[in-house]
Amino acid sequence: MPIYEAIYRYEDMDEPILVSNIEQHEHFTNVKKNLFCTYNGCPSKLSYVPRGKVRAHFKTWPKANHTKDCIDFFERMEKANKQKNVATSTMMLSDKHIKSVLDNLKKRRKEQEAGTPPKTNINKKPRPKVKPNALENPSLTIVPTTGAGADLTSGQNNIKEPPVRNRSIINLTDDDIGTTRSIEGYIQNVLLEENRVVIDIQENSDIFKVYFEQFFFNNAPVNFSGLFVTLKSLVDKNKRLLFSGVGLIETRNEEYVMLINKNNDFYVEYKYFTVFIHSASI
DNA sequence: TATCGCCCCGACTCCACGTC
DNA sequence: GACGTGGAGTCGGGGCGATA
Repeated sequence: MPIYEAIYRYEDMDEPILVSNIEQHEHFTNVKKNLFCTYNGCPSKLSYVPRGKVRAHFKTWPKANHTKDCIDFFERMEKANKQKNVATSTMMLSDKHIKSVLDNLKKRRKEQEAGTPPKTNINKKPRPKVKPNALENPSLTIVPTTGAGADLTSGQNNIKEPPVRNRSIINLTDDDIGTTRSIEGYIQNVLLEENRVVIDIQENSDIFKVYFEQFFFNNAPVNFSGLFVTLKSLVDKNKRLLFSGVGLIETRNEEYVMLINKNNDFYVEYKYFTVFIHSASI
């Protein structure tokens, strides 16, 4: 069963931690390295698994088994064989798909602010059974991209567009490098250069850089850079503006960053950038 | 070891509504 | 009427622990 409570143990100090508030902890980076089972006498170390394919939870550290009387004790088992990955291709995401990703961010934030409980589907269909002696199922991994040089275009070969995972700034990992993710955060600073803009966005106490570079401006409408000047002036006036974007995750100066390639790949205050700047200028 | 069942996210579809 | 947008609901994929 997933674990939602843990003990943060550091320098003879024990602090209870809930999965719902760990990311708000002022020492989050250190906390997630020093998590232990809450059951009295159980020394099992835990790791934090951020929300991704499944909701956020704590899981038992590899080979750090729980004591047999612990409520979280389980016998370890080998994992089933996964699908065999025979090839990897990149697919250019359509504007429609990117808009859907951005709109889902908006929808989720509204649900969180309203305190809406997660949905459960009581009429869900059972998972189809695998036939005995079925042949191995080779799979093609499709990596979503917004940049140039994609192997596939949206809808090509009737292949569904690949999922764009949402990541919080503090939970990016090396697995995210080279693929497309969605990110949200409040704009802290706008750096304007020749054919280059860098936006600092903040989530809790963490800062994350979003880059708009030559490729972006080559494909953007004429004088698009002027919109960033307006954005900077709004941010400099302490306007609290929410940025949400879909872009390529890279590392620069040993930090994770996002590269935005198209002008429709990001929102400010849940509006397309041009729409937001136009409404803010009225 | 192979598969099941639960759970959740993201893609997709449909429909209502507003604007031009 | 055409088009764009927003919201609700459905469907499918896949991670993970449980189980035969």
